[in-house]
Amino acid sequence: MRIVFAGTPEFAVPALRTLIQAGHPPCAVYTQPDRPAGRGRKLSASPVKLVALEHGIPVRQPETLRDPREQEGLRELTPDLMIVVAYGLILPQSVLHIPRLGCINVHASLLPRWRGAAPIQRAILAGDRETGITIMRIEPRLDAGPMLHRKSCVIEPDDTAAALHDRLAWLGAEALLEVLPDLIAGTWHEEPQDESQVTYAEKITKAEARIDWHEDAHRIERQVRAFNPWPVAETLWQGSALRIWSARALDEVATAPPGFVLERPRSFDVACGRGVLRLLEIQLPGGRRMGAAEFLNAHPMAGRRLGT
RNA sequence: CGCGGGGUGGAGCAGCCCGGUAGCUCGUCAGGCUCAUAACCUGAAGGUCGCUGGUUCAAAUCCAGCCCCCGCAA
Repeated sequence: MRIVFAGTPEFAVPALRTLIQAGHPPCAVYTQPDRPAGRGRKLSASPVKLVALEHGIPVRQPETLRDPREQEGLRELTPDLMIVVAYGLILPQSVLHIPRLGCINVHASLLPRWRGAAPIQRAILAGDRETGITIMRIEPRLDAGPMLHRKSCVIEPDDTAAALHDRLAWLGAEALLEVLPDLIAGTWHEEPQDESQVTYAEKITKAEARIDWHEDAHRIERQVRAFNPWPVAETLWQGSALRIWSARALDEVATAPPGFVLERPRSFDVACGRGVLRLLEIQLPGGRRMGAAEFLNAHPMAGRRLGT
């Protein structure tokens, strides 16, 4: 079985490692070109590339797969299967038929719910109780191909996108390992997606991170959890952005207008449109993140207003 | 050489522009009050102001270099 793996960020790493450990090391790994990243903007390799190098697997980093020469390069690998996990490049239709068994994708949702770029964050934001992993055939329409396998996973009440991301990355690797034997044996089954159930997970933008204190405290809490570790929910305070890394909604009747900090010792409780949000971990520009109690030591907040 | 913010007792901050007495909240320790407490009162300990050098009668404060932390960029 000649497998080509395509992936870029941390999410794809468990899948790649699992393939290797299970005795199916890819004959080549595709990943996005090294890009300037981090402080100093130094050129840096993707997490997937690092794993590939660690195992001596050939790495390819084309800017695009539309280039016929790149497609020829892929064909020369005579792959049986191409596995795509958060690669970040669109596979042109002409590429989809190069591998004998085609191309499959590991997607971080229970399709057809949450097709698109940010399924993990959108699931938390929407208050879904469960999500999961879908392995489907890649076709030209985004995340619309027939499904080979699904595995579900509970979204815990305190899950952040970071935590769910890590769990789903491993669940994806597991799911992959479960379908692989069927693909090898030629006995796999494909089920079309129910188009009437489709929802789309739009890419997250920084603008969405700004908190509107008129909203329900539970909805704001989901915003905090969904946007951790990026872009991090924030509100304005004295002209600068106060980032909120962790918070919990309280089912209380707010005794102040939305955005005002309640007069309570040792607690950073903010009135919302409905309910109260208790801030637990926050961060000021230039500083590291800190517990709400520490912040309150330096900044008396009772009665002050956030968001303006 | 990508841009910007920051390093001050154990924690979080003010002081820096306009050099001259080490400040605030919390914590710690001792004592007191209280049925009791994360509450309250009294007192105490604890700081080479990131490092090195320069300017000056005098540097947390001004200048130069270095180290470390954080944000932007997805």
